[in-house]
Amino acid sequence: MKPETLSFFDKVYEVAKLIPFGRVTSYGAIANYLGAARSARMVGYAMNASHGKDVPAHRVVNRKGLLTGKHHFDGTNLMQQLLENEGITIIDYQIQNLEKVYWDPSKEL
DNA sequence: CTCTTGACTGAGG
DNA sequence: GCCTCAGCCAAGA
Repeated sequence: MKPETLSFFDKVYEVAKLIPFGRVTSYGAIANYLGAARSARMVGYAMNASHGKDVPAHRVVNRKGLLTGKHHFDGTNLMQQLLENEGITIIDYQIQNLEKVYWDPSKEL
């Protein structure tokens, strides 16, 4: 692959697709894996453009495990529904047992 | 080239 | 533990 041809967004998508079923990760973790630890905002920005892609954006949350991006989904609780469908417990858009479902690409890969 | 926009994060009060 | 502030950096206009 020629990363030069892939924009920062594209790299984010590739990593997001690698997130295992029933797991979640944070924007900062993805950014860190891409070598841009301080570009966590860019990851979120990229997810904003992830619509139409095969990117499981619902598995990406902020470092607190809070579904900050839920507002960008169609329904009001769609994002939460998708995660709960994967066996993740969520209360008020806050992921429970975060440490158990957390997936760090820089450590797992 | 310059300016604005963010689905973020860490530090400080 | 919660709230606020500032730094961060890529993409689009």
